[in-house]
Amino acid sequence: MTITASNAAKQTFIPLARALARAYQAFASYDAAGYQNSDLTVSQADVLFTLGNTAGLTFTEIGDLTLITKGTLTGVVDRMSSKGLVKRLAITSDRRYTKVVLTTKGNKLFAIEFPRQIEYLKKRFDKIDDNTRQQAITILNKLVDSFD
Amino acid sequence: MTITASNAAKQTFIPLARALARAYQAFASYDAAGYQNSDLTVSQADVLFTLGNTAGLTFTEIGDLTLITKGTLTGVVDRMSSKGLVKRLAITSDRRYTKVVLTTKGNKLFAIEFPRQIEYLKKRFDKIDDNTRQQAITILNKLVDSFD
DNA sequence: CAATAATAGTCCTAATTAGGACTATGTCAA
DNA sequence: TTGACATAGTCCTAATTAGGACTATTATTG
Repeated sequence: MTITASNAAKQTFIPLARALARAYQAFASYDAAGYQNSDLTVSQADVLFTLGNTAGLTFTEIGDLTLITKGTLTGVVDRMSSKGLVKRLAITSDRRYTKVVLTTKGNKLFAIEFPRQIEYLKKRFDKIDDNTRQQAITILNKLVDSFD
Repeated sequence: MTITASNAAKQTFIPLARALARAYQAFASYDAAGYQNSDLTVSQADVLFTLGNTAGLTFTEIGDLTLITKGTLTGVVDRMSSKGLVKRLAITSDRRYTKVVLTTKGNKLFAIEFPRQIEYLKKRFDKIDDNTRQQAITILNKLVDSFD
């Protein structure tokens, strides 16, 4: 059947798309509120937490892990760098790469903010039982696959 | 058990948070690619599709439906307005409100872009069977509830 | 080896984003 | 009625966002 402007809204997948957007939005805004009293933005925290307990990562690696695109990441790392949280390290073996590593200050902040935020998120995720959580992961991965 | 920087990453809810972010991201980036050949951004399309087949909505209503916050919405509507897609209408019964309505041009664009984008999204959502789709909606709504 | 292709990161632009201050308007209770 | 409070929308700011052009570097292939 042809999709027109008047019947398009009846497509049965629309409630799913909405539910996905709403669930992500609810999570993202609760998550963001957790950083109110820190000097971190969500993206900066994302990078900080990704770099924690590593020996440094390249821009591409950080981008893959955080879903922040390269153009954005340059700016995020710049701002973290001017706060003294991270440093850029040249890689001599392949000079296209740059490694980003936490400074001592970055590590200290990680040690405080990471467990604090996890504890904060846990309050809400604890409302979800193990079974539902497992199902949710399985189903969300199916969604990811369908968009490959 | 106390959460520390070194054990925080072992929290069992973390894979769920990641899966949610990845699923939304996969959807959002596929969705965005659908507007490549149109003169619409994702937010503008969101507003256009929300206003289609209505007699106009207030900023608050549009914000609730699209999840775009008020500060952002002013700018989005401004840009759509300067493209001639929407108009602001004063509401005399309560002068705090402004109604946003599609112009003739906006309606024409809606009639083209809405079914086109729905058809485009359907290609991927059709990979998901009915049963999985229903389960996904149920589970995503549970996630939303846990963040209330 | 030399030309071509691929990869990493930066820079640039327009738009979105959240949040809060601000103005205008309306509601409600004393 | 008037003062306190709530609501709607705009304006402002700093940061993020995607995407593409650009430079530098490395890999591939003829």
